[in-house]
Amino acid sequence: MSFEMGDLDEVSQTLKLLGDKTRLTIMKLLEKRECCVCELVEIFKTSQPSVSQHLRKLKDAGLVKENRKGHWIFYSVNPDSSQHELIQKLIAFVPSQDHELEELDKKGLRISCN
Amino acid sequence: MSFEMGDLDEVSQTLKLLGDKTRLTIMKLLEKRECCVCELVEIFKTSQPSVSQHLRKLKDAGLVKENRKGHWIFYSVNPDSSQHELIQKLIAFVPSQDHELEELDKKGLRISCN
DNA sequence: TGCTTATATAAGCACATAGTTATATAATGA
DNA sequence: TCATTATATAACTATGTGCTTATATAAGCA
Repeated sequence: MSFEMGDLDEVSQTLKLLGDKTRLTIMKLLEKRECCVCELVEIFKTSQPSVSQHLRKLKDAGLVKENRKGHWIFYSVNPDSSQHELIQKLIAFVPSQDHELEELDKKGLRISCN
Repeated sequence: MSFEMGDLDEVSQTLKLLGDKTRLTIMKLLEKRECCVCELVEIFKTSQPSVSQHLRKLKDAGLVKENRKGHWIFYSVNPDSSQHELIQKLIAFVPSQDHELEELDKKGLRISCN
């Protein structure tokens, strides 16, 4: 087999986390590129605390990691997660969210630091 | 791609359903062979209504189908589900539950009709 | 230092979920 | 027909979840 056999509790916990449409979409977006909280707030048209709380759950489960750059905290997928391969397989079934990222660019709301 | 791109709502709903340890294990068991309710009650050491309610959710989502044989109603995976390929990929990450089925046989609690 | 911006956290509420107990339905066989 | 067995459904309850509002933290800048 090409992957590690998962632990039942870990797998079901991952599925429960990604059984939420917002979190599932976040993972799909982060697969493309890292995003900061305010970008996700714009994309989901929801409140900042709501996005922060979703990200916290993903981070607590080790599925994403954070990286502060000045004012902003960028989130990205954690490739070292024991669930990484499962997640990659899952999000292949999620329709592309590239249009959301392009929309950000168009509106000039893309945050980039270097 | 070898699969149909899923609908976001459908995919997240499937993940939510299988984010429950009992339902995830049921799908893993049914992958091996069809099971009737009383077998699942024995395996999960839980109440009959609890198992029935889990099966109902899986059936409502079209993930399993039922087949009455006399007293017993056997449940099996529904290969015609739009989510079937996703589910197969998921379940590959769930540890084998074969021991549970073997245990049933040993205890003489396996139901077989033909 | 104080102001502003980005993000996190806490508390409260509304709703969903999973289990329980009790009861209903359905099939079988005496 | 009645009794038994398997399963489903309904009502209730306890717990979990996601959102909101309010507040705290942390970084950058005047």
